[in-house]
Amino acid sequence: MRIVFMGTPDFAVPSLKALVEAGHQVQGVFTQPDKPKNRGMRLQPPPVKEYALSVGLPVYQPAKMRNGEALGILRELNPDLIAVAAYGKILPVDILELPRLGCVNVHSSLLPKYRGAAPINWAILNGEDETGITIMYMAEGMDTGDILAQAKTPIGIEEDAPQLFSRLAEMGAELLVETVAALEAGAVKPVPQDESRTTRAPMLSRELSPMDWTRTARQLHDQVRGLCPWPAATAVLDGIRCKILRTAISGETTAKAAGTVLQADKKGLRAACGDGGVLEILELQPDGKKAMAAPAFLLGHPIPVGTILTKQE
RNA sequence: CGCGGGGUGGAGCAGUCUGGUAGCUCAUCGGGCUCAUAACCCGAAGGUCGUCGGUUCAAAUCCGGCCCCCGCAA
Repeated sequence: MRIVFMGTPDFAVPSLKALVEAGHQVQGVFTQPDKPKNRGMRLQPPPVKEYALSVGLPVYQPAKMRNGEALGILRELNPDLIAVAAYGKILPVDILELPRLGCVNVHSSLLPKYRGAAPINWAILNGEDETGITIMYMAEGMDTGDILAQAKTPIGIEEDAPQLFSRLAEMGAELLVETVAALEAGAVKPVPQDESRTTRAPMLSRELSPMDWTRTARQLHDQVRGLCPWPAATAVLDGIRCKILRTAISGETTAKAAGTVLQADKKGLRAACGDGGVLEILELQPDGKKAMAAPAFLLGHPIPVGTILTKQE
């Protein structure tokens, strides 16, 4: 089948790769323009571009989808289908209506839950025990199109966002290829989303980072896993802002006030949470430093037992 | 030239402003205590202080170039 692929970050690469390896004629790849990123504002190509170039696919990086340029390219390519995975741009109707078989999107949640930019993170943040992949037609609204296929997967209690990301990226790729084959065979019946069960998964921001120790151990653990590695949950230890990268719920209970440091030595760093649960901080990253195990941090920044951790201002 | 933090024995830090014996906690090794121990006590080994050059009687420390790491921002 003749397919145009649109995608940008790591999440989208397996989907593109799967289409190529399934033998489809990928005519072109649309991805976001290279953007100045990181220290020094160096221009960085999106991961999808790097992969596309490595296998010799034509890459298009229009700054805007609505000025007719993209439409012109697409008319010329005349694909049967446009497959989209985390492209990061809204497609105008004239593009949505162009391909014979339509535009399908790989979305990393069980729609209609978690419409939006950060479905994987929000599923973890909200303590879901299950999430998945949805392949759907694209419509004008944000993630509102009819559902073509879904696959579920449990979220492990120790699984963080990057781990779930890579699992879902693979699942998405697999389901996309299956769905494309089914579409080709005319064996798919689109199911409209149940609008009454919609939830949203907006972009993450640093405002979500500060850890509020009056929350439950489970909520804090979810916050740490869901915001990893960016913006990351943060706490102030010995006056230093630290990303908290990995935690464990210790399982014990305490009567100490929320935020009380119960242990801070070479064996571990544990603090009381709002529900009487106890959260153990395993790995953290101080401002300006590399990630390190919590006991290593304590060697240079001793914290007296009984210190009360408070939410960052 | 976007803003800022940092590179000191294996790990995490202090020392740099106010140049002049390399410090702390932990790990490691040896010994001791103990029924025993990841606990405790005693002792030891281990560092060209990122790199190149400059100033100086003397540089981890002051000056300049370069390399690398990290956060913010985008």
